[in-house]
Amino acid sequence: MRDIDLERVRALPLFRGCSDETFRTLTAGAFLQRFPAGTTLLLEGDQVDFLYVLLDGIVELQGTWNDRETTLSILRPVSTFILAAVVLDADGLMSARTVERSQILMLSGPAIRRVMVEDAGFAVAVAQEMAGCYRGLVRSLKNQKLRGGLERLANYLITQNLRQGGLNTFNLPHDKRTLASLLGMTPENLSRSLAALVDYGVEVHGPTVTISRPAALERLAKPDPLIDNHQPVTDTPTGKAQRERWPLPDHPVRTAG
Amino acid sequence: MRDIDLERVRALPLFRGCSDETFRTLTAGAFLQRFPAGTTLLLEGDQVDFLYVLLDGIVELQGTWNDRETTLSILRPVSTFILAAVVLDADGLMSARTVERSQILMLSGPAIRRVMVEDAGFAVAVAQEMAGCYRGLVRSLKNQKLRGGLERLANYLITQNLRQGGLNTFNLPHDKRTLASLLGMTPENLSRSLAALVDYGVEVHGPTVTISRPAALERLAKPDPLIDNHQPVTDTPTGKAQRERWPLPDHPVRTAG
DNA sequence: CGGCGAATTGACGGACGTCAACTGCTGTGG
DNA sequence: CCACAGCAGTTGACGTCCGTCAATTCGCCG
Repeated sequence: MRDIDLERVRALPLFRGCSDETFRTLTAGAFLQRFPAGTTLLLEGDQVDFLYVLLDGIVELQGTWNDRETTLSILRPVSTFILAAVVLDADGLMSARTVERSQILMLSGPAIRRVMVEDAGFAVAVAQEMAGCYRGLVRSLKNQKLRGGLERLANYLITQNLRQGGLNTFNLPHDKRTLASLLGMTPENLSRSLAALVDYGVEVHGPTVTISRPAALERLAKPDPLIDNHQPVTDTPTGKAQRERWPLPDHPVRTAG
Repeated sequence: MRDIDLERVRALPLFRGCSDETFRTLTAGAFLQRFPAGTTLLLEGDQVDFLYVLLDGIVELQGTWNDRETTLSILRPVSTFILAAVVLDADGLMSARTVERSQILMLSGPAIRRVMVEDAGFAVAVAQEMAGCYRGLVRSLKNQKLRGGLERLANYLITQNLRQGGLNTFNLPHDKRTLASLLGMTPENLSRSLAALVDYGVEVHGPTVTISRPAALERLAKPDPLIDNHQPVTDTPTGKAQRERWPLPDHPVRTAG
């Protein structure tokens, strides 16, 4: 495994505070692996043996019930996922699937649990990570229960715009089927909702979106700091507030359970 | 503060594993307080200074947006809440309101953060608690995104039935307005949905529900262990599986972030 | 050029929210 | 003891949002 990859992992909030020894212990027994697009890494209900760290590519977390399927989160590098199941040594509640060819680091679950009780700093980092993930889900649930489809879409566009520089023109980061599932609607309805947003100054050409009347869109969306994570992207932030202001977050949560 | 109350707190998963010294430190600077019904303990967006422990009564966690309001969780004793905000020293994302007159223990947030870095056992317990809360929310979000209102209600009834002994007759634990908000529907629609369940052998007289054809209801509800927490109530469970099998859980999560 | 999948559009029906009227219960005060 | 106010719950009518199915268009790659 390349040093540069190790350093990227070490820089994660989850590992930044732990001792060198802890970090060596965890990475010594780790697997670094590449998966093609469309690979199911983990099926919901499966026993979870590893903590996954996405180093390159895109991973989708999804839930299923009764032949329906929904996207709970879409992850980009560098992100960890299924921490909660690892901490509790429990079954996964979500499936994980690569959207693109991805490079993934797999850290032994038992090792993580063992190290937590020995390195309080690491245990605290895990608790903080889980707390951040929890709060991301609270936001998602409020978003889902309190807003209608059009409002969710409008807020999503505002969030993406801010994350991509606030220039009022940006690209949708996923194909529209996936985006629809993330927003909790059907692809057909996403099309119609995007069409409906022309009245609010939103133009869509393929994957590129331009917002010609930001104020009008905001009036519709009514973004709320208690639902939307609206931090503009800042480089290597430090200090207290940054614990929840991570680089490159994707809609509901960047790092996921 | 009475010893018996202290012991109830000590018995919580969150505090069971920590040292006596840690526990004394935390409870020394704590407030024990009674609140009348309908008191807002915490408004969403407020700075959170305490970890709350509900010892007696009922507390509702709710979220608001644009004059809409939704219930995210309803807590019964003994439960902790807003742990996530305390761990991250962040604003609360939900409001907390007493439904009945309640007795609540308030533990200093700074003390909790301080103690976490000194007592690895406690930090691990916090991480496990957060992981359990996270998984509760994943279930809620899947429940919300994947099921329709009637299906959510049917599964709620099945869950309540199991939690109250599986005798196919039980009482709704909250008034119907609150239940509707918890299930993500309007009170009117809850009425209609309950009426619709007659076809599946569900009879409702005031707060008491009887299920005359459990199999029919199950065929409609299609309960799923990856969404519904269907553990029947067991007394003082021990061992690994119990980490997520707590006494007296209420629908989505028992203990809440 | 042909073909495939993604995206769009239209038509339709069902689920759900809203408004309003009505019922039934409970506690209060005459 | 009864009348009545107040509130939770129910029921009905209606409109909107949203999912489904089907047909069509668009863009990309062979």
